[in-house]
Amino acid sequence: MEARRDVFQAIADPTRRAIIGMIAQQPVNVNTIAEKFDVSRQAISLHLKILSECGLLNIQQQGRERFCEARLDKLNEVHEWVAQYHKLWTGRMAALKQFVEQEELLPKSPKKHKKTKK
Amino acid sequence: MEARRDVFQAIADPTRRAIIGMIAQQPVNVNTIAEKFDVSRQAISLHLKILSECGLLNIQQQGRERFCEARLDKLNEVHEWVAQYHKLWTGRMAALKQFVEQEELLPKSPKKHKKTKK
DNA sequence: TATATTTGCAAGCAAATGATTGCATATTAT
DNA sequence: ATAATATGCAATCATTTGCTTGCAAATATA
Repeated sequence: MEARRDVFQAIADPTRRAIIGMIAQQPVNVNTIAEKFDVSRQAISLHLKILSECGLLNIQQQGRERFCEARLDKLNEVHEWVAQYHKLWTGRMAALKQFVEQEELLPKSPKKHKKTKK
Repeated sequence: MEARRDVFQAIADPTRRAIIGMIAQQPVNVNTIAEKFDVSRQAISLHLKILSECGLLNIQQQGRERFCEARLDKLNEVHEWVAQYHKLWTGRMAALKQFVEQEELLPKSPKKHKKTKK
């Protein structure tokens, strides 16, 4: 269990995404997190370790408890990767929409063009 | 190989992200994609299958070639998931920045407060 | 038609993943 | 001091992943 360890890998697991959602607002201790899932505490512990290893969460010890705090800024890498494509496709959609509207509004547009073949 | 098959899982693999980047602008056929990587064509073929299965790419047969076209809109799920947290953390940063600036500008701000303990 | 090209499918494999159970350790409450 | 609580670590295990190689099918070219 010592392989690729990056943010994309980390958020690929639904349990880990749920954990992030659970601690996004405020730090939560390990057991409280574990109780919300129906897998063993150890399994959650491993997920926390993975999240921690790729910087997505900080752990603050407080007495015998450990509070997990989300480091949302570490999602930046993902955000940027997706955002570039998001921009690309929304840009295309906008262009398409504009094109369609323009076609529709042209008073004498030769509709036959729609059927231009091959 | 019949398990979880979602977009998050799909983009977890760096090769698959690279493939998406390669076909984001225009469709590319399978062999051309495969040539860009130093793994076997079969390995790429499997990645394409995975991407296709979760809707991230369409395949259009053209003669004996198959062109892979990116379906960037399918990244929406990821975009939305990340965007909510992006908003959260940038919001916090903005608030923090504002707070700091306000502190600095207050003529008679009691600086001791910085040291408020525990 | 014979041959080359493009691609998929299947079998086999090592490594990674996600989970479990049992035991150890530190801290807090009795 | 003793018991209870919170948590980590290690061993183990079934699946999944990513890859490879070999073979088959469809299409294009000589």
